[in-house]
Amino acid sequence: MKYYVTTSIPYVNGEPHLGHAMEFLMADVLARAARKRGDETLFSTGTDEHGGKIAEKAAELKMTPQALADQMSQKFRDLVTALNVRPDRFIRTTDKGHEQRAQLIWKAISKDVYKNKYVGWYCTGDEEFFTETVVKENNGVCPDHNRPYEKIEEENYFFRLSKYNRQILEAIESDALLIIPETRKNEILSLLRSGLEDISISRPKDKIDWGIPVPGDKTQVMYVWLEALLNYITVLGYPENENFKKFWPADVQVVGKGIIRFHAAIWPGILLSLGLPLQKALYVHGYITIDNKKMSKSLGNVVSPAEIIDKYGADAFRYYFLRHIPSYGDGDFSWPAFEVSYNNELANELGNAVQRTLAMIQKYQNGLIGDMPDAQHDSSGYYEALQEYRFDRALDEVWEQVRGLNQYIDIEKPWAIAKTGDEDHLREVLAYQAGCLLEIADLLEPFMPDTSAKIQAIFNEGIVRPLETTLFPKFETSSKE
RNA sequence: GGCACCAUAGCUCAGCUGGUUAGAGCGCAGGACUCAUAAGCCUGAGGUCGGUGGUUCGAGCCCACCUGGUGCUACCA
Repeated sequence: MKYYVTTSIPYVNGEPHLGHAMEFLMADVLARAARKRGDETLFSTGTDEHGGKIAEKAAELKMTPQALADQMSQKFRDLVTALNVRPDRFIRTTDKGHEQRAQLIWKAISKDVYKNKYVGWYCTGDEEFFTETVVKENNGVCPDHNRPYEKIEEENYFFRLSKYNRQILEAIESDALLIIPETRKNEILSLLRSGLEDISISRPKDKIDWGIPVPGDKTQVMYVWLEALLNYITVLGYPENENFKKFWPADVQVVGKGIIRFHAAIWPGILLSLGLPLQKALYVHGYITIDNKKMSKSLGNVVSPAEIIDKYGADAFRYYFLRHIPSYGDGDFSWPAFEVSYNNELANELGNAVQRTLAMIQKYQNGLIGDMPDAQHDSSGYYEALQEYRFDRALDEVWEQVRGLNQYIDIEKPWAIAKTGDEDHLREVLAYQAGCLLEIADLLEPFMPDTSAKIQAIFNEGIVRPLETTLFPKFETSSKE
């Protein structure tokens, strides 16, 4: 079996934030889980780098757009590395290969492309046109970017999205293109039922120069959103590369709730025009708030992922965002909540379970573990949760086992057995504990790869091998203003 | 305006096609223990399941309306 998973590619107009981090993590878990079960796996992510906004910002900073894109793309790459996220591909839309292949795609969909005049209100911040109503509601100023909408009249190429409306609708209704969670599916269905309009897919080059040229028309560049979507197949080497033939269609594409329209309507439209199968699934995650407030620079509540990782480590970061941000909804980050979770669940429950088991085996048996039983627990709930992209519940299942182990230890009281001198029984109990920890480590592998490897290293060899450092050292809870 | 969703212990949430005393985690209180990162384990207190009316032998789960909140989407002028 092959498995292809993608994230959306972040636009490089801002610093990487917690939302980007979480999306990387979710795709990483899916990819690691797929590799673990033996699938030939390709996990792709990257950065989206063209468009007027980048050009504008580069000009402000007196940089070339390319230099700005280089610098920003690297920050996302650094975040990926810091999170211990391991994509097989990191595509940049300024990669030559992407640009060339995007142009091939343009030609391939040309039967569905026509030129027309477009008049509308445009926000450079969103790279998007808005309806008259929206503009009026916001008194002519885009609320997300705090800048006035511009009235633009221009010649654009249009894509006949309307032509594929029915096919897209049917694919989603039938779950041929599975959208998860269901509320997101319903949203997109109502959009599709109300009818899709053709969309503008180019911009005049004299307005926006920083983009991929439209083949055969020197006056136009591709609309950045269109071209960014194409990364999902250009990264595979569309149309001729073996990887493309092997890995497309994607098994799942991970995106945030703000961009489902692009991924559940426009992108499928392009694929249909190309005569390609649609992605099999679209998993839509929510947004993260900080202290229950939308994160924003003006509120000054931005928490950088690096700040958390530096202090607590990648696995603790992965753990919190995968377990405590609801997989099917929005979630919240706060330092106190993070620290409580870290100290109680990682240090006390898991870390200490490892420590007490390790210590007793050393103390009572000179480190010799004895025969460990094979995995004893029913982990079907964990696998079902993973199957449904419920990362939070999958980790709940693992923690059921962690708690179960601590209970077992308190019921059996190996320290009391040690006093009776019943060595066989003691060895049996301690080996069972170690076996449980290996089982837990196995389940944790996609979520917390380092922790998993450390636990395995301790108990894997029949004789315990203690770590040099504590698994999850406790921290004083700091209250940050 | 339309469509959809949500409102359950102090907090975050589970509750499948309606069926005995409504659950978990956190937080809080108490207890027994000592292998361990003063960790872990046990017990307990806490809910008229947003409101009103209805269907039913029986509703947190169904229906109507109301209140409050969220998402998607639209339009007259």
